[in-house]
Amino acid sequence: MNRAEGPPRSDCPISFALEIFGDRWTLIVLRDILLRGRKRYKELADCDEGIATNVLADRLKRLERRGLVRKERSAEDARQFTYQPTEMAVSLLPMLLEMTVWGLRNTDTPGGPAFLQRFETDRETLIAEWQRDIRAKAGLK
Amino acid sequence: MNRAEGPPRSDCPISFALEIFGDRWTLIVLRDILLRGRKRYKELADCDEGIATNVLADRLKRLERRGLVRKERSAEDARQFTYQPTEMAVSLLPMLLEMTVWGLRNTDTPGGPAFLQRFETDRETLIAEWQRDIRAKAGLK
DNA sequence: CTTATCGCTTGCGATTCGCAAGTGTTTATG
DNA sequence: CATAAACACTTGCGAATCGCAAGCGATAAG
Repeated sequence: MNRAEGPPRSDCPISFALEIFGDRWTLIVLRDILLRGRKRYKELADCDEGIATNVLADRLKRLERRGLVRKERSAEDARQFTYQPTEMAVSLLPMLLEMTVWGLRNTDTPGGPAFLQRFETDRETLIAEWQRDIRAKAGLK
Repeated sequence: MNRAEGPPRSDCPISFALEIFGDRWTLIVLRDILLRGRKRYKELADCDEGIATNVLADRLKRLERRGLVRKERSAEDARQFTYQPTEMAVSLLPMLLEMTVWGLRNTDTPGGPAFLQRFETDRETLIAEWQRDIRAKAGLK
């Protein structure tokens, strides 16, 4: 189950980004890792959208090879692995939040307006704090 | 050639967004419409990445049904159609630009640093002006 | 020593993909 | 007016990818 590991389609940065996460699942996995603090395979496997285990395994491999995720054996339980975001993944947060904002503006999600309010007034701070938290939990810097 | 027109996978705004453009081509088409001012099928068909015509036709249909694109017969030439972005598409610009920024930061693209410089100092203005231009060309507002 | 848990891998049928060729409608040309 | 060209798709087809279910190997718990 592999695609798009060939030469880049063009030198456009959007195209480059899409070659990494231009599918229906990769950003769901990154959302769970970055925004929901999930680290283990099992935690990622029971995401709200119901990802298939083979697809999850494939996406994690791809993200690792692309340098967005770092895989480590768990210290306590040797059966488990942790998937930690790298700086490259943390730097995706602004885009992920803009996507969230767009989604919220075009649906009626409970809690949407409140988040939009906070985001519009405090964007820079919100992003900086969020990134700091993620880096801390991931043991970055 | 149709998928994901069923019920939403969850009520997450990111998941909602991915149901619309979570694939390798939809955002390429939107990039060409929004950022490169392309309107006609032929213009969109010869994008840098080489989209297949059936895929392009499918994505345009989907974007129209989802309300991101408005299809109209050309006034001058009745063989031609124009695909204009709606407000829902114009409001995607911040996300598209964040994606661009992320792509530029993680590749070495000529002209990248210059754009990043401008974006970081002038984000709000840049976006506002860009959106104004797009709306004007699309006959919005 | 047996069973349970975790992180995958495999098999399979269905969907989606890229590519090439063809179709219908409208415009330009002789 | 007849013919050819341009435009916007549509169709066919083989290959890749998908979701789903079941299985497998390694580690941990009882």
